[in-house]
Amino acid sequence: MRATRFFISTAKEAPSEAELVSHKLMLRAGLIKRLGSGLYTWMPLGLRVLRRVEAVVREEMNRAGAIELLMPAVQPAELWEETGRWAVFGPQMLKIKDRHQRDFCFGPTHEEVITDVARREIKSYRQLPLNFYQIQMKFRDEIRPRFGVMRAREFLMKDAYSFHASKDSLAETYQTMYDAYTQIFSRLGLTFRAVAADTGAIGGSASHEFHVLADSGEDLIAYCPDSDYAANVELAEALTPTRPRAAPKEAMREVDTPKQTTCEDVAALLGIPLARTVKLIAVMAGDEMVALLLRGDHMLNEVKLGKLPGMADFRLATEAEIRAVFDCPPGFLGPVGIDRAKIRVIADRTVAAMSDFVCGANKPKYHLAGVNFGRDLQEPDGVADIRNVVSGDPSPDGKGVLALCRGIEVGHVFQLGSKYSQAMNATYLDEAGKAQVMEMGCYGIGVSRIVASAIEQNHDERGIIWPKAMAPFLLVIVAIGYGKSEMVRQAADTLYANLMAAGIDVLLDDRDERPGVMFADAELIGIPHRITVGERGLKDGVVEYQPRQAASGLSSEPQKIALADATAFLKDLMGA
RNA sequence: CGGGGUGUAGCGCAGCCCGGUAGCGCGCCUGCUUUGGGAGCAGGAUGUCGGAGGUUCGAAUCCUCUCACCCCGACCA
Repeated sequence: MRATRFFISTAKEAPSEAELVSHKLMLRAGLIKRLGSGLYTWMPLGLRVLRRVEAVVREEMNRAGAIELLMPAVQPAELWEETGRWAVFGPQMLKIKDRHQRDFCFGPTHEEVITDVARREIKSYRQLPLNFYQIQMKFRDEIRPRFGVMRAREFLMKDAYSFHASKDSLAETYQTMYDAYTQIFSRLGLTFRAVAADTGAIGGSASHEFHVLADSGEDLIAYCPDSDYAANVELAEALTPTRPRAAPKEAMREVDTPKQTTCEDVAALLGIPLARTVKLIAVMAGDEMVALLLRGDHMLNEVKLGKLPGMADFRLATEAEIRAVFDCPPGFLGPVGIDRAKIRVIADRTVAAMSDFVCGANKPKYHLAGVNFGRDLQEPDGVADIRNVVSGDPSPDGKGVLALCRGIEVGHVFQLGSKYSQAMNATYLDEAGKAQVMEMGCYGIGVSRIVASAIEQNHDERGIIWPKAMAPFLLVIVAIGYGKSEMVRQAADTLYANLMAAGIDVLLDDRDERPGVMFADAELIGIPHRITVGERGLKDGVVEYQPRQAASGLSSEPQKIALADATAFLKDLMGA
């Protein structure tokens, strides 16, 4: 591609709306242009990148035996009523009406549509298993779109859905997809990790998320550096402390805490570690008040709590409810002396093993110290894992301790089971001629999000450094004085023609720009390899080669290549 | 949804407090010079000051409403 026949629109300054590095660079490099909140045009250069990612995804999906199709973006409401998700998805879904006032939505996902395809098309166990996929724009009316295409309202997604006659078959395809995803993200040059995930609202049994590791990620991942254990913090188990509860050593006593309403404040006042304190979080499960006990430095894990019996629809208690039941303002709540007939107490595993702890006194302006279960209050009604793991917790696989890192979710694989096939009556006939509900799996990849996350992982102060597999161009020829120097023009044109003939994706910068502009653009855009053709070198019969990474430091000298050898050198380098 | 902030030329911003009819840098156009790391000089174009209403002789500036966008939060009392 010649730059003069392409469209490059780079900028020195990014619009003020961009916060994240990847967002800024995508705007500055002219990959995307914003139309509205969470809505972006993929400019020619950006589209090239998107297509490169798509190509890798498509290739690996095909290799893994998935079959591509394309479903409508617009979907009738009736289909969603069948699974009850018209209501469940709620405001996240962009709903529209046609001229007859019939309800439709712009698809946020396609379980319903594909299940409809399956129930019409699949009659016999002989047709199974089957795995369909598509690469298509999805729309989700996010509460808060942000970070450019990272969390956009309209985004490109690869979604696959598999159908099976047995759970074993589902597990097998699930593994195949897991492996394909590993292959895809590796080929794209990303540093990533597969983590065990919560199955959440979509339902099902097994589930893994694939995260690109980046400090700017919105998800928190717990992993064990000494093993391959990794899980979303929502799911990572906090084990029961191995050390049993110590015997009480202190007498229970009241502590004057006139202004100390948080564990932090109380611990500071008493000069004790936060880990010696216990906080009480009051929640409502239906009409019942439940008191949750957590160590002062721990955080409630709502996903885990929601899975406990009777807690599916829990919510935090309001201050009014707290005052009504505890007869005490928030800030001084504690488990001692409360009416256990009215308030059920669930202690986190860690708290259940504590002794001589500090907690609220259920009396304004007072806390209690030296508190012990069994002696000062009865044992909790329940003990459960209801907290987030923290760095240093033992790994659930018993192979070391956990560390935390941030990640950007770019892929997700699920074993759905029969949730949708049951609701939509997607059945096949088994060997005995009996109708059976299909088992399903689903597998998503955020294609457009991959582009942004790749930049998060690969950039420097000058711009993007594309991994080879997703670079918009593999090589740029910077022709200095292309319009003025016959020598330069001939050398650049010949090199360009040779490389194009070798099937290398090369950009010839033949613009009448000053060298600095062309160098800066090449680096901002992040093209992995650069050849500079100028009169200065050509007088000695050479051109200069420099990889993009080397441009980070000023130290590295470009490599001089004899013009005559340049084509061969580059073909060899590109593996063409 | 709650809180905070910002809307002035394509982009980044100043001007607003203290009302007097709009400016800077980058970019863009023309010419000359320049040509190996975002050129120099000269000339030039571009604004419903987000929108509506109000106050005033006069509003980018003050008041009211509204729209858009951004940030933070929506878990510990």
